[in-house]
Amino acid sequence: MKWQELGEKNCPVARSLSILGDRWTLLIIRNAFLRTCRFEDFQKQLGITRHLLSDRLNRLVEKNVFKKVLYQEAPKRYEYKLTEAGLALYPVMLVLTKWGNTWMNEDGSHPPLEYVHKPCGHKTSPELCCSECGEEIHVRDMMPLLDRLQDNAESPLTGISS
Amino acid sequence: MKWQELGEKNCPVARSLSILGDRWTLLIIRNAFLRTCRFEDFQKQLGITRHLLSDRLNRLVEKNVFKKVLYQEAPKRYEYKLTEAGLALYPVMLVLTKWGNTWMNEDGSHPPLEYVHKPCGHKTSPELCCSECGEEIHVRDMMPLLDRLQDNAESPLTGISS
DNA sequence: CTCTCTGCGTTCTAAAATGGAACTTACCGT
DNA sequence: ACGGTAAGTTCCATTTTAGAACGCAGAGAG
Repeated sequence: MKWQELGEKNCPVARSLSILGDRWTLLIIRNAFLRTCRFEDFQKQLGITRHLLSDRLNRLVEKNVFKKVLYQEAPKRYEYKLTEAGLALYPVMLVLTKWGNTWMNEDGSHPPLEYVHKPCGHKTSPELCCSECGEEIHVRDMMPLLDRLQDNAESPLTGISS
Repeated sequence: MKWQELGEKNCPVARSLSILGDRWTLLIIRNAFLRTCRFEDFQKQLGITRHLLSDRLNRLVEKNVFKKVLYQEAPKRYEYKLTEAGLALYPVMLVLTKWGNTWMNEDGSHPPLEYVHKPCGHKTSPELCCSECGEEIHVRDMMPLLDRLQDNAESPLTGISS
């Protein structure tokens, strides 16, 4: 499969990964949530090569995850800001944070990154909940709606665990 | 930065991405949630080269996302099953599904992948909620606990959007 | 006016990862 | 003996990436 084809798939996971699925993109977005927004800063913080950074930022602008905002005329300089689509990736960050805290810390050598939920004031662990009943979502409780074509490579994510 | 260094970072997002952050890994895991568990099936469904598939499966076994389960003696054949750590990636799948449905479908050409939450019987949209108060989580409501070292490349994810 | 600095890339070459196809091994059924 | 199945391995051409140097357009200092 050519990589570019992913963006055309009917599976939304495949489409998401056509943008996010590489070694640097999600790290760049992580740092954007940390308020980094300039080329030099991304480069220094991540240690990514300038070439790749330029490439990824352009792609993310093209895909509407970042927007360029002029902050200086002559020479023109832009900040890379998260768009609405980019900000909507915050759950991805939190979910990866939680997974990394729990499962990428076998020897306990890394202190977990924890958050306080300001409105209620408690240390919180984000959970995926049903928008209708509010209950926490478990793998086997989810049933995909299958009014779609189903060839092997594009079948939707089922809710049934192995 | 060497890629391998990512796994040693204090940032849990970086550690998660040290396993998940490449072109194929999350697609392989997606298909595992679709109940695929054999080499040949992954290969056919994804169109990934056998070389890479072998590589990625071994890495995921090593990192405790998959476990090998013998299903045939002589010759020994194994199925690749999600471990507890692997099953814990389900929220990642759902969050990527939701993002792809919403933001990777500009022209509306892809039908959204929707789910029914069986316990309540409604079509649902998974939301990240606070484990303590149950309210939906928004970027600006989250405050990281900063009792950790904070060098540039490893500062934790703040809750403050740009 | 020259000199250096900042910010953001681009260019270059070498090293690494990937794609695609053929090959291997060990068994099974007929 | 022969074809089929399952899970890789091997080989080579093509792409990507890393790392460092270079380019360029101003800004500010002397």
